[in-house]
Amino acid sequence: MFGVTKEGHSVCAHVHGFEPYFYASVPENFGEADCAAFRRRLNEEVSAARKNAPGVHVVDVSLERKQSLMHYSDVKDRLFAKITMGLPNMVSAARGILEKGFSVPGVRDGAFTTYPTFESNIVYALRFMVDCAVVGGNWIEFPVNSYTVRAKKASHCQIEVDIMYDKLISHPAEGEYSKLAPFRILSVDIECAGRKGHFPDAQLDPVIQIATLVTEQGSDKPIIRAVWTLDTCAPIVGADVLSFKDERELLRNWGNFLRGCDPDLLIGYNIVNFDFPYLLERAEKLGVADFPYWGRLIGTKVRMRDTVFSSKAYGTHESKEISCEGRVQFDMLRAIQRDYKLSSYSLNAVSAHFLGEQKEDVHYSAISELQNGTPETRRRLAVYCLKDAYLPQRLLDKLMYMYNYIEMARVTGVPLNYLLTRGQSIKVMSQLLRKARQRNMLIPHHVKQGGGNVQAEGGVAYEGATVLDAKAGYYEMPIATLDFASLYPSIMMAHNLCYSTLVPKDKVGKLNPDDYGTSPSGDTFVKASKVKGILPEILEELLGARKRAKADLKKATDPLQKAVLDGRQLALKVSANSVYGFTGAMVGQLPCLEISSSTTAYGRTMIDHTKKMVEEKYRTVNGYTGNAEVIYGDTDSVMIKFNTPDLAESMKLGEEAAVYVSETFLKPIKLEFEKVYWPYLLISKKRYAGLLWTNTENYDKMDTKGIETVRRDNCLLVRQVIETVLEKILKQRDVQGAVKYVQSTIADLLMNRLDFSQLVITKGFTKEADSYGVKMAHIELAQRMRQRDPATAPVVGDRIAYVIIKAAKNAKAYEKSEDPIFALDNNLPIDTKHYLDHYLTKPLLRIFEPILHNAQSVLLHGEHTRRIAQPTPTAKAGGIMQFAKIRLSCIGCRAPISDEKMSKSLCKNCLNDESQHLRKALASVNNLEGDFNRLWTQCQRCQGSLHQDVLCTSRDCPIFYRRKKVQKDLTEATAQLRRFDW
DNA sequence: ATAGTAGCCTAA
DNA sequence: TAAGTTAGGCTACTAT
Repeated sequence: MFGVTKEGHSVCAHVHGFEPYFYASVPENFGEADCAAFRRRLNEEVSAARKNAPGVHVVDVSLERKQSLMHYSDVKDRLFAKITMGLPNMVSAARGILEKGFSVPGVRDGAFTTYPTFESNIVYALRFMVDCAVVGGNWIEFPVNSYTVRAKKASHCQIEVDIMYDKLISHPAEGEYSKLAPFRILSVDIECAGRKGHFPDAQLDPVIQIATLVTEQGSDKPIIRAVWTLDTCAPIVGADVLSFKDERELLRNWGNFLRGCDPDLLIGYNIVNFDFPYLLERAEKLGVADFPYWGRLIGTKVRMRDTVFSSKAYGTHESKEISCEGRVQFDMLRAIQRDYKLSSYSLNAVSAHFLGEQKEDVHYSAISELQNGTPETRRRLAVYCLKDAYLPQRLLDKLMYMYNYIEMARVTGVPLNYLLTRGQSIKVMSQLLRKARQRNMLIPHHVKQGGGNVQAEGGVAYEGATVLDAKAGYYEMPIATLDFASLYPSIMMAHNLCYSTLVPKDKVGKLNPDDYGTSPSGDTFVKASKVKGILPEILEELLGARKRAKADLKKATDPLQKAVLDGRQLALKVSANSVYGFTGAMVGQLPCLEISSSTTAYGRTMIDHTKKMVEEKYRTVNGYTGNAEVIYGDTDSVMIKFNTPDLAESMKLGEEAAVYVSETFLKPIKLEFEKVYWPYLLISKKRYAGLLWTNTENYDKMDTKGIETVRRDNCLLVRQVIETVLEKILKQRDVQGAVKYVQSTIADLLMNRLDFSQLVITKGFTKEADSYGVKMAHIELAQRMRQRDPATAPVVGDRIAYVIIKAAKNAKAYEKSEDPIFALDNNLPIDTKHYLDHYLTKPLLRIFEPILHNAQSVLLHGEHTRRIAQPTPTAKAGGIMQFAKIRLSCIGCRAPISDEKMSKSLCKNCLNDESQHLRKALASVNNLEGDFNRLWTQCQRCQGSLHQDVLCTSRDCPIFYRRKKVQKDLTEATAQLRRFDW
């Protein structure tokens, strides 16, 4: 075990005596005497499976009485063999043999027998943690006299001890023990010098800089700010600069620093996929033999291998797994990808989003130039590199990542690094194992069904929630919303749904009807009065703990304590909600569709029941102002129009209805009055917007669900237009203003007055390119980019940004997609009409149609839809414009100039007003120069220096696109100006 | 032209 | 080996 004391000393503890083991179910007549024969036979089989590896693999077989977690049974204990193995990695071999079956002399007359196994798929570290009540990120005490200090150290840690596993004391995260340890956090960023036009390749291109920031958890100032540079570098205030002539020396020196610093956490942005692999590959290439020792164990090299993580919720991500004993690699990119849904995950975009701060984005091709310049240009690069090491630390602090992730580890019991490298299910499994252990229960190893698909092709395994039909429309009366609090957890608790309470179909008859309940999906579970389920118990504890955390949070004054508690309540909520998903995960550790389908089935009856009760009670015949109508509802909510224009009355009725309906449900199921929407625009199922009121004084905010404004796959233009239109309609109640705004925006779009940043669409690259069945705009673009530059082309898991450019008339959208930077550099014209017809029209009509009866004609026909002429490329030719011939046209009236002897600038008619046209051209250049200078300065400010060239080419920055556009316009205007004779 | 559906992303 | 769930709107592609 590795850790840190509260004084900040790193600790390595060699924990001894804990052996890997698992269980197998054995016949009741299996005797003590059979254990020896069983052990011998199993050992033979394991040896054979391990290519006749000699030795004792199966250390011990003993008998214990336990209960299976699966199914309710009146038999309270059954016979299990506890099988102890010599090495952790032997468990899976033994499991395979037992599940396939073998024969043991004396057991069932030596007949071939299969043995179901239990807890045989638990990794050794987690097994240890569960048994010793150790959770990720908690405090462990080594009592006096229980350990010995090592004289000859095997690690780089400051303190190194030996201890027996049963001597250590694990403290629950309460009181003093809820504090976070003063972890040492090392943030890193590297720069490499790629060859011209190529992305850096570790086989060829040197590492030229490594910026490193060391911070102690809880402190807001770094202890160390340093940059290792290849070649000289001018000094940087507040940072140590270590310059090296030789790249090998640079690497060696940084490696020594890493070991000496001995950090607990390694952070950075995309470190696991770029910086770390690059450093390791580079050192290998250069033969720096003493470099790859990053872990805390002396003499243990880091090992690197490719891994793929793939889940429906998190998507597919390829990455490198780097073993580094005793240090957690916490890649901020991974964390943010998991926790936030953003259009772009570049460090720049993420910093802008969370820190409100842009960073300059220096293209990899510009880096070599800086490196090959002077000490000053290398200093420039070093400052940039330091910033990239600093930002991940800032993000870690800003997003309270240490608090949130440590609390998640503590609540669910998994080690910290699981939270970024593993899925949701291991967290539920960890809790299940701990709870089962308390109850003397064993978790069966779920044997995956081989052969055909368990689940219908493209279909689903079981029925989910009800979404009530949406009575679409614009509601000017208040709409009250009732929600079930933690619906699925509360259903599982109320009906005692669990593996251990599920009654097999053929056993139901034996039970007293008072002791069980049958769910609407036809599955039977015993009631809590008979035996309480483990899942309900876990959920109760999670939700109870969350209530306490929230109460403590209210009382807390210390900001650090608040952060811990807020992290905890969040972790508890997320954990409670993922229990249901775990039972329904067909490709998970222990799926139980009886539980998940019963949960959703109860939910379906409940929302129907709620709708019925509300609509039956709240009627004029019962003395209410109006007849209530449920206009919509999804899973756990109902939206009610009480048919009163009065906000206060709606709220009162909402509260009353919540209590009235809640009474008809079992505890702890509770329907709550949450909020009122007023006004409310219901577009369809899962799509609505409204002003949200929780008091009668002021609305809280505009709430938008499912509409384009909250979808990442729309361009900024669409999101902004829809957002503004909704605000004008709902907040300002100014439909005419909304119409005017739409008309002027459409005009701007068609007149090409919008910059690229508003037109960039992003979509996820979700699976390998060749497994796409249909051609898609973003995937086709990714392929084209791969041809241009394989090193920087998007890969699976990335989000791909593109714009739609003009192409031949009937070109498919996937032929018109283009990388915004490429389009900008090559002057490719945007297909503005495509944006209007395909992205803007329908969303606008969906919003306006319930409000404006002639929406179509008002919004989409008329003066503002006239476009400026733009050249359309004739050949497809990858969308690149083919200029046939440039003809001069009059600057004043655009008429072709036939008589070139007259003037290069104006036609005969306009020549009369030459001075006026010249003044106009001059003014235009002046204006554009002013605009350009302002944008340039803004970019300089962002890069932190007003004396240096702007190098930034950030796909995520609107200023960048605007600067580029103005630059282009300026070039054009200057060219026109030159045509005048003056 | 039209119907069916793959793929994306969201609601809950 | 490990990977939370289903419902549903919408766009664009593709076969008919």
